[in-house]
Amino acid sequence: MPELPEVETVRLGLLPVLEGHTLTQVETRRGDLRIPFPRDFAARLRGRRVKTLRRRAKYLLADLDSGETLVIHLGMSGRMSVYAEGKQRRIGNYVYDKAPQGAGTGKHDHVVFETDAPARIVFNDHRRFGLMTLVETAHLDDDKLFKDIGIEPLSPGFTAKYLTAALDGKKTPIKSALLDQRLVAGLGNIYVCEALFRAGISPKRLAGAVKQDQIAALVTAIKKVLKDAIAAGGSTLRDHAQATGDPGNFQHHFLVYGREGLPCKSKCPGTVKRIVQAGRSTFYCPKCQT
DNA sequence: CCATTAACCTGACAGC
DNA sequence: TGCTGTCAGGTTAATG
Repeated sequence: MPELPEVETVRLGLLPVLEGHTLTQVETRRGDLRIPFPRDFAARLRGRRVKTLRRRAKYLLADLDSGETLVIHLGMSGRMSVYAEGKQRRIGNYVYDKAPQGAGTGKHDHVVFETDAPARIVFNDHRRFGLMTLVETAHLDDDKLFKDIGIEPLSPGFTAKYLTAALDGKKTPIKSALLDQRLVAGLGNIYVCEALFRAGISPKRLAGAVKQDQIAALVTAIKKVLKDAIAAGGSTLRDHAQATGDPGNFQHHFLVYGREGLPCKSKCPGTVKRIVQAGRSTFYCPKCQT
Protein backbone atom coordinates (compact mmCIF):
# COMPACT_ATOMS: atom_id res chain seq x y z
CA MET A 1 0.00 0.00 0.00
CA PRO A 2 2.90 1.90 -0.32
CA GLU A 3 3.31 5.26 -1.85
CA LEU A 4 3.54 8.48 0.12
CA PRO A 5 -0.23 9.14 0.40
CA GLU A 6 -0.94 5.63 1.63
CA VAL A 7 1.85 5.76 4.21
CA GLU A 8 0.68 9.18 5.36
CA THR A 9 -2.89 7.90 5.63
CA VAL A 10 -1.70 5.03 7.81
CA ARG A 11 0.34 7.43 9.94
CA LEU A 12 -2.69 9.64 10.57
CA GLY A 13 -4.72 6.59 11.58
CA LEU A 14 -2.02 5.38 13.97
CA LEU A 15 -1.46 8.75 15.59
CA PRO A 16 -4.29 8.55 18.18
CA VAL A 17 -3.18 5.15 19.48
CA LEU A 18 0.58 5.60 19.23
CA GLU A 19 1.73 9.16 19.77
CA GLY A 20 2.08 9.82 23.47
CA HIS A 21 1.26 6.19 24.22
CA THR A 22 3.30 3.35 25.65
CA LEU A 23 3.95 0.04 23.96
CA THR A 24 2.87 -2.37 26.65
CA GLN A 25 3.60 -5.53 24.68
CA VAL A 26 5.31 -6.37 21.38
CA GLU A 27 5.44 -9.74 19.66
CA THR A 28 7.28 -10.75 16.49
CA ARG A 29 5.77 -13.84 14.94
CA ARG A 30 8.71 -14.75 12.67
CA GLY A 31 12.41 -13.95 12.57
CA ASP A 32 12.48 -11.55 9.65
CA LEU A 33 10.56 -9.51 7.13
CA ARG A 34 12.56 -8.26 4.14
CA ILE A 35 15.46 -8.00 6.58
CA PRO A 36 15.90 -9.67 9.99
CA PHE A 37 14.54 -7.93 13.07
CA PRO A 38 17.36 -6.33 15.05
CA ARG A 39 18.68 -8.01 18.19
CA ASP A 40 16.21 -7.88 21.10
CA PHE A 41 13.71 -6.00 18.95
CA ALA A 42 10.62 -6.65 21.07
CA ALA A 43 12.46 -6.06 24.34
CA ARG A 44 13.79 -2.71 23.16
CA LEU A 45 10.24 -1.60 22.34
CA ARG A 46 8.40 -2.95 25.36
CA GLY A 47 7.57 -0.28 27.94
CA ARG A 48 8.75 2.52 25.65
CA ARG A 49 6.65 5.60 25.03
CA VAL A 50 6.22 6.95 21.50
CA LYS A 51 7.11 10.63 21.56
CA THR A 52 6.25 11.41 17.95
CA LEU A 53 5.11 9.47 14.90
CA ARG A 54 6.58 10.91 11.73
CA ARG A 55 6.91 9.97 8.08
CA ARG A 56 9.99 10.23 5.85
CA ALA A 57 9.53 9.13 2.23
CA LYS A 58 7.58 5.85 2.49
CA TYR A 59 8.84 5.10 6.00
CA LEU A 60 6.93 5.52 9.25
CA LEU A 61 9.15 6.70 12.12
CA ALA A 62 8.15 6.31 15.76
CA ASP A 63 10.57 8.21 17.99
CA LEU A 64 10.79 6.48 21.36
CA ASP A 65 11.69 7.79 24.80
CA SER A 66 14.68 5.43 24.76
CA GLY A 67 16.47 7.50 22.12
CA GLU A 68 15.76 4.96 19.41
CA THR A 69 13.37 5.28 16.48
CA LEU A 70 11.18 2.43 15.31
CA VAL A 71 11.42 2.41 11.51
CA ILE A 72 8.59 0.77 9.57
CA HIS A 73 8.26 0.24 5.82
CA LEU A 74 5.10 -1.30 4.42
CA GLY A 75 6.68 -2.69 1.26
CA MET A 76 4.12 -3.60 -1.37
CA SER A 77 1.46 -5.23 0.78
CA GLY A 78 2.01 -4.17 4.38
CA ARG A 79 -0.88 -3.07 6.57
CA MET A 80 -1.11 -1.65 10.06
CA SER A 81 -4.52 -2.49 11.49
CA VAL A 82 -5.70 -0.91 14.72
CA TYR A 83 -8.20 -2.62 17.00
CA ALA A 84 -9.60 -1.05 20.14
CA GLU A 85 -9.36 -3.07 23.33
CA GLY A 86 -12.57 -4.77 24.41
CA LYS A 87 -15.08 -2.72 22.46
CA GLN A 88 -15.31 -0.33 19.53
CA ARG A 89 -13.89 3.02 20.59
CA ARG A 90 -13.48 6.51 19.29
CA ILE A 91 -9.94 7.68 20.04
CA GLY A 92 -9.07 11.11 18.75
CA ASN A 93 -10.82 11.56 15.41
CA TYR A 94 -10.96 7.88 14.51
CA VAL A 95 -13.30 5.03 15.38
CA TYR A 96 -11.58 1.68 15.79
CA ASP A 97 -13.40 -1.65 15.80
CA LYS A 98 -12.72 -4.14 18.55
CA ALA A 99 -10.42 -6.98 17.58
CA PRO A 100 -12.18 -9.85 15.84
CA GLN A 101 -11.37 -13.36 17.05
CA GLY A 102 -7.80 -14.25 16.08
CA ALA A 103 -6.70 -10.74 15.11
CA GLY A 104 -2.92 -10.86 15.20
CA THR A 105 -2.61 -14.61 14.74
CA GLY A 106 -3.19 -14.84 10.98
CA LYS A 107 -0.73 -16.47 8.60
CA HIS A 108 0.74 -13.12 7.55
CA ASP A 109 0.32 -11.23 10.83
CA HIS A 110 4.01 -10.69 11.55
CA VAL A 111 4.16 -8.16 14.38
CA VAL A 112 1.62 -7.34 17.09
CA PHE A 113 1.83 -4.26 19.29
CA GLU A 114 -0.34 -3.56 22.33
CA THR A 115 -0.57 0.04 23.53
CA ASP A 116 -2.16 1.73 26.51
CA ALA A 117 -4.55 3.63 24.21
CA PRO A 118 -5.81 0.89 24.75
CA ALA A 119 -5.38 -0.74 21.38
CA ARG A 120 -3.79 -3.57 19.46
CA ILE A 121 -1.89 -2.81 16.26
CA VAL A 122 -1.30 -5.69 13.85
CA PHE A 123 1.30 -5.51 11.08
CA ASN A 124 0.26 -7.82 8.26
CA ASP A 125 2.34 -8.23 5.10
CA HIS A 126 1.77 -11.24 2.89
CA ARG A 127 4.53 -10.44 0.40
CA ARG A 128 6.99 -9.56 3.13
CA PHE A 129 8.68 -6.73 1.24
CA GLY A 130 8.18 -4.55 4.30
CA LEU A 131 10.68 -4.07 7.10
CA MET A 132 10.99 -2.96 10.71
CA THR A 133 14.14 -1.94 12.45
CA LEU A 134 15.50 0.31 15.20
CA VAL A 135 17.87 3.22 14.63
CA GLU A 136 19.28 5.77 17.06
CA THR A 137 17.09 8.85 16.59
CA ALA A 138 20.05 11.22 16.64
CA HIS A 139 21.71 9.40 13.75
CA LEU A 140 18.65 8.64 11.66
CA ASP A 141 19.63 10.85 8.73
CA ASP A 142 23.02 9.18 8.47
CA ASP A 143 21.57 5.69 8.51
CA LYS A 144 21.97 3.57 5.42
CA LEU A 145 18.21 3.62 4.89
CA PHE A 146 17.95 7.41 4.82
CA LYS A 147 21.25 8.98 3.85
CA ASP A 148 20.50 9.03 0.12
CA ILE A 149 16.78 9.82 0.28
CA GLY A 150 15.82 13.00 -1.55
CA ILE A 151 13.57 15.92 -0.71
CA GLU A 152 10.00 15.58 0.55
CA PRO A 153 7.73 16.60 -2.34
CA LEU A 154 5.26 18.33 -0.02
CA SER A 155 7.95 20.45 1.61
CA PRO A 156 8.43 24.11 0.62
CA GLY A 157 11.89 23.29 -0.69
CA PHE A 158 10.48 21.15 -3.48
CA THR A 159 10.32 23.76 -6.22
CA ALA A 160 10.79 23.99 -9.98
CA LYS A 161 14.29 25.25 -9.29
CA TYR A 162 15.10 22.21 -7.17
CA LEU A 163 13.64 19.76 -9.67
CA THR A 164 15.39 21.40 -12.60
CA ALA A 165 18.73 20.94 -10.88
CA ALA A 166 17.87 17.36 -9.90
CA LEU A 167 16.92 16.39 -13.45
CA ASP A 168 19.72 18.27 -15.17
CA GLY A 169 21.71 16.11 -17.55
CA LYS A 170 19.80 12.92 -16.68
CA LYS A 171 19.42 10.61 -19.64
CA THR A 172 16.87 8.32 -18.05
CA PRO A 173 13.17 8.81 -18.93
CA ILE A 174 11.35 11.26 -16.64
CA LYS A 175 9.08 8.43 -15.46
CA SER A 176 12.05 6.45 -14.14
CA ALA A 177 13.73 9.55 -12.70
CA LEU A 178 10.69 10.39 -10.59
CA LEU A 179 10.64 6.86 -9.17
CA ASP A 180 14.23 7.34 -7.99
CA GLN A 181 13.90 8.02 -4.25
CA ARG A 182 17.22 9.88 -4.26
CA LEU A 183 15.72 12.70 -6.33
CA VAL A 184 12.28 12.99 -4.77
CA ALA A 185 11.06 10.93 -1.82
CA GLY A 186 7.81 9.03 -1.67
CA LEU A 187 6.57 8.89 -5.25
CA GLY A 188 5.68 5.48 -6.65
CA ASN A 189 4.25 4.04 -9.82
CA ILE A 190 0.70 5.34 -9.47
CA TYR A 191 1.40 8.93 -8.53
CA VAL A 192 4.22 9.36 -11.02
CA CYS A 193 1.87 8.30 -13.84
CA GLU A 194 -0.88 10.56 -12.54
CA ALA A 195 1.40 13.58 -12.04
CA LEU A 196 2.96 13.26 -15.52
CA PHE A 197 -0.51 13.12 -17.06
CA ARG A 198 -1.68 16.16 -15.13
CA ALA A 199 1.43 18.06 -16.22
CA GLY A 200 1.07 16.97 -19.85
CA ILE A 201 4.54 15.39 -19.97
CA SER A 202 5.35 12.22 -21.88
CA PRO A 203 6.78 9.55 -19.55
CA LYS A 204 9.28 8.72 -22.29
CA ARG A 205 10.81 12.19 -22.42
CA LEU A 206 14.36 12.14 -21.10
CA ALA A 207 14.56 13.74 -17.67
CA GLY A 208 17.17 16.28 -18.70
CA ALA A 209 15.06 17.34 -21.69
CA VAL A 210 11.90 18.35 -19.84
CA LYS A 211 11.28 22.03 -20.53
CA GLN A 212 11.25 24.65 -17.81
CA ASP A 213 7.52 25.39 -17.96
CA GLN A 214 6.79 21.66 -17.92
CA ILE A 215 8.92 21.23 -14.81
CA ALA A 216 6.97 23.98 -13.09
CA ALA A 217 3.71 22.27 -14.06
CA LEU A 218 5.10 18.96 -12.85
CA VAL A 219 5.98 20.29 -9.40
CA THR A 220 2.48 21.72 -9.05
CA ALA A 221 0.90 18.47 -10.28
CA ILE A 222 2.95 16.31 -7.89
CA LYS A 223 1.99 18.39 -4.85
CA LYS A 224 -1.67 18.51 -5.86
CA VAL A 225 -2.09 14.82 -6.62
CA LEU A 226 -0.34 13.82 -3.38
CA LYS A 227 -2.46 16.18 -1.28
CA ASP A 228 -5.68 15.09 -2.96
CA ALA A 229 -4.76 11.43 -2.48
CA ILE A 230 -4.01 11.92 1.22
CA ALA A 231 -7.35 13.69 1.64
CA ALA A 232 -9.02 10.67 0.00
CA GLY A 233 -7.31 8.19 2.33
CA GLY A 234 -4.92 6.93 -0.35
CA SER A 235 -5.61 4.53 -3.20
CA THR A 236 -6.80 0.97 -2.61
CA LEU A 237 -6.05 -1.45 -5.44
CA ARG A 238 -5.91 -4.63 -3.42
CA ASP A 239 -3.87 -4.35 -0.26
CA HIS A 240 -4.03 -0.81 1.03
CA ALA A 241 -6.27 -0.15 3.99
CA GLN A 242 -6.31 2.73 6.42
CA ALA A 243 -5.48 1.94 10.05
CA THR A 244 -9.21 1.75 10.73
CA GLY A 245 -9.53 -0.95 8.08
CA ASP A 246 -11.41 1.28 5.66
CA PRO A 247 -10.20 1.36 2.05
CA GLY A 248 -8.85 4.52 0.46
CA ASN A 249 -10.85 6.31 -2.20
CA PHE A 250 -8.38 7.97 -4.52
CA GLN A 251 -8.45 5.07 -7.01
CA HIS A 252 -11.74 6.53 -8.22
CA HIS A 253 -9.89 9.67 -9.26
CA PHE A 254 -7.20 8.06 -11.41
CA LEU A 255 -6.99 9.71 -14.81
CA VAL A 256 -4.57 7.24 -16.40
CA TYR A 257 -3.40 4.55 -13.94
CA GLY A 258 -5.01 1.21 -14.76
CA ARG A 259 -7.05 2.77 -17.60
CA GLU A 260 -5.35 1.08 -20.56
CA GLY A 261 -7.54 1.21 -23.67
CA LEU A 262 -9.99 3.68 -22.17
CA PRO A 263 -10.54 7.19 -23.54
CA CYS A 264 -8.33 10.01 -22.29
CA LYS A 265 -10.09 12.05 -19.63
CA SER A 266 -8.83 15.42 -20.81
CA LYS A 267 -11.33 15.80 -23.66
CA CYS A 268 -8.71 14.86 -26.21
CA PRO A 269 -9.35 12.12 -28.79
CA GLY A 270 -6.57 9.94 -27.36
CA THR A 271 -6.69 6.52 -25.74
CA VAL A 272 -4.72 5.61 -22.62
CA LYS A 273 -1.79 3.38 -23.45
CA ARG A 274 0.28 1.05 -21.27
CA ILE A 275 3.99 0.61 -21.85
CA VAL A 276 6.72 -0.93 -19.70
CA GLN A 277 9.58 1.24 -18.45
CA ALA A 278 12.31 -0.12 -16.20
CA GLY A 279 10.14 -3.18 -15.66
CA ARG A 280 7.11 -1.24 -14.43
CA SER A 281 3.83 -0.42 -16.15
CA THR A 282 3.41 3.16 -17.28
CA PHE A 283 -0.01 4.50 -18.24
CA TYR A 284 -0.27 7.66 -20.33
CA CYS A 285 -2.07 9.41 -23.15
CA PRO A 286 0.18 9.65 -26.22
CA LYS A 287 -1.98 12.49 -27.60
CA CYS A 288 -1.81 15.01 -24.80
CA GLN A 289 1.40 14.05 -23.01
CA THR A 290 4.36 15.39 -24.90
C1' DC B 1 29.49 6.87 -11.96
C1' DC B 2 25.14 5.83 -14.67
C1' DA B 3 21.28 3.11 -16.22
C1' DT B 4 18.73 -1.19 -16.64
C1' DT B 5 17.30 -5.84 -15.12
C1' DA B 6 16.40 -9.53 -12.05
C1' DA B 7 15.21 -11.00 -7.70
C1' DC B 8 12.92 -10.97 -3.30
C1' DC B 9 7.54 -13.38 -1.84
C1' DT B 10 2.68 -14.37 -1.97
C1' DG B 11 -1.84 -13.98 -3.83
C1' DA B 12 -5.30 -12.76 -7.35
C1' DC B 13 -6.90 -13.34 -11.69
C1' DA B 14 -7.32 -14.78 -16.69
C1' DG B 15 -7.26 -18.42 -19.84
C1' DC B 16 -7.32 -23.19 -20.98
C1' DT C 1 -11.92 -27.79 -10.35
C1' DG C 2 -7.32 -27.10 -11.17
C1' DC C 3 -3.29 -26.05 -13.57
C1' DT C 4 -0.19 -22.41 -15.75
C1' DG C 5 1.23 -17.93 -16.73
C1' DT C 6 1.08 -13.03 -15.70
C1' DC C 7 0.86 -9.20 -12.85
C1' DA C 8 0.96 -6.24 -8.50
C1' DG C 9 1.65 -0.03 -4.88
C1' DG C 10 8.85 -1.17 -3.54
C1' DT C 11 13.71 -1.68 -3.01
C1' DT C 12 18.22 -3.20 -4.11
C1' DA C 13 22.04 -6.34 -5.60
C1' DA C 14 24.00 -7.54 -9.73
C1' DT C 15 25.17 -6.53 -14.42
C1' DG C 16 26.60 -4.10 -18.54
